[in-house]
Amino acid sequence: MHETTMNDVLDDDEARALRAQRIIDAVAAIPRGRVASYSAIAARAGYPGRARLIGRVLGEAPNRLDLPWHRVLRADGKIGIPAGTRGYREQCRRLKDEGVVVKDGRVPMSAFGLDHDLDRAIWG
DNA sequence: CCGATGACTCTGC
DNA sequence: CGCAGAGCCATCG
Repeated sequence: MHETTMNDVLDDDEARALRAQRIIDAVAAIPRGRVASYSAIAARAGYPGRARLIGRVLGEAPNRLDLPWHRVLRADGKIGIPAGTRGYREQCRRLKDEGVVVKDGRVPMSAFGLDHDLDRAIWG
């Protein structure tokens, strides 16, 4: 074709919005007291291998959605937000508030992660 | 277009 | 456990 049209731009926005929505839904599905990795959420949302996208979307997501963003951790169980920041402390607090063990900024995924059989029970 | 930057991950040593 | 390297990819300057 030729130049970039207004429709192309709108399509991009729409795609981005859909992407965000799918990710938001996946995060919202994480039950209280449990956690999931960025990569697991990415896969669940339909974007396997795109873990970085999750952090990006969560960071942009409006607070009014009350997303359980704190239940999303790195694959090794560590908090993804840079240590020492406000978000880091907030995530730590929220997790502990719902009974999740956080030691040295890390959560034992073997005990709180919803991998294996549990994830199937929740996400099918 | 390029390079740098992350709320990332996996493999390999 | 740590580090390097390679993918990943939207954003930014």
